[in-house]
Amino acid sequence: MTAAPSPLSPADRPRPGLRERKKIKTREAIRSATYALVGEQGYDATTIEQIAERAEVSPSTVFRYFPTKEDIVLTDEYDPLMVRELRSRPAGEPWMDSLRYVMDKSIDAMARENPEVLRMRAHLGVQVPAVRSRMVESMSETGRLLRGALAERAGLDPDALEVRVYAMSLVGGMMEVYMAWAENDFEGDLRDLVHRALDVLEHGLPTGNP
Amino acid sequence: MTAAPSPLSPADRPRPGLRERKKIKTREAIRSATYALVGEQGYDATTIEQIAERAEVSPSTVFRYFPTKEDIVLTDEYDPLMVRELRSRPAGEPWMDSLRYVMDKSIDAMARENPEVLRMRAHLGVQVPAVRSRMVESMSETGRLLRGALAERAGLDPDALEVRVYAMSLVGGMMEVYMAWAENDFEGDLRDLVHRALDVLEHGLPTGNP
DNA sequence: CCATGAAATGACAGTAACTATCAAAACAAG
DNA sequence: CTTGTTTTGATAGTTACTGTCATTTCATGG
Repeated sequence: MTAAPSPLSPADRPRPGLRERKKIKTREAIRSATYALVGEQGYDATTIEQIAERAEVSPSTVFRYFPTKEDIVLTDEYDPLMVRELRSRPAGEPWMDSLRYVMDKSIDAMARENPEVLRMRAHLGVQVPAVRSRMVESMSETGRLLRGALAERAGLDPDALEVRVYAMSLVGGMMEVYMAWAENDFEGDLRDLVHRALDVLEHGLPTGNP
Repeated sequence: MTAAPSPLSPADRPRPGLRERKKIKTREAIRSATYALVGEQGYDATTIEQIAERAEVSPSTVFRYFPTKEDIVLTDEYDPLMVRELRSRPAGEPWMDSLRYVMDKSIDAMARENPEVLRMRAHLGVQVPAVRSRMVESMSETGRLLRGALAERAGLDPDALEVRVYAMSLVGGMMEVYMAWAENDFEGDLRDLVHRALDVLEHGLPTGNP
């Protein structure tokens, strides 16, 4: 139980403090060491020990910051942001439009801040089963959060089977877009692909049965 | 590439032979030892060593038969059967009807042959992340196979983004039904739930935007 | 029935991701 | 600078999984 972040005022945190600053630095060191090593040697060939060494911390510390190796590569803070953004959309807006907007915005943010991570992750997702797994799991959690917003809009119970299925099929679809993007060597704009995917989820297959 | 199983004639295999029979027995022994132990102690508390001991084989042998612990619990032969069944449906039949039919038939078969396994798997899927992971992976493979049949029917390229997304959203939806079933203590007929899920995938949410 | 080759098994050693524990070091606050 | 708290590192252990090689078990032809 953390102390209720409150609506996240930008300047009300009591100042970073040396301790906090160091933690952030360590986190970053571990992450970038990992990205570097994985880029050089591949995911499986990179051990926690190597990561610890390059980040200049002990292996224990690595595990203290990240529960699993996959998390080092995948963890970020975009998901809760996405849900918040979604909830703040006008209630009258068609559901799919909201989704499109939020997806665009998230991808934009990610692509602006660290585009190479966006790609490396997709690439690892395609190649390393454990990473793909963790990615699905993470997207499923987002899907669970989405259910709340979704049920609200549709006037349904968030735990109703229909809502669950809808949210999860969305997750499956989004995951596939991401993987397909990587498999086709990142050809095309990811946002365009996402739009095409959402069209499919909304209207079914183009030439399919009506 | 296996040697084309041919339409699976029932009596054309050259006779089991002692060796083959023993292999099947060992496989079964490992599987049922695992189910028993997992039932008694839970999944995580059950080690390969214990499984080997109860199945009266060496740990090495366990790994020779199953690549991972999760596979012991999840492996079966229903998936290819499902795809074959799907392909043999009349070409004119609406896609969703085919799917409904095939899902019904698969679930029936599974529920008839070993209903407790059907439930234990779902239960483990809910509780053990590694099992859920492997399950998603397995369903995704089925989804990949489905793409072939699906694209054929819709007159599309199996590798087209739209087809991929559609197949994968289906997988996500089906996975969620299975998990929801277990979470609600297996209330209701699984086939009915699947039908409701397919309705959602076909028509969207009941009260949602049109 | 037996000899020969092939497949399956078991024993052994090793790797790497985690977990648990506890003492030492780094910071915070008075 | 002292005292209390948080963070770190060292160490030992567990377990899934891999690789290797000698031994055992089945298949087959004579």
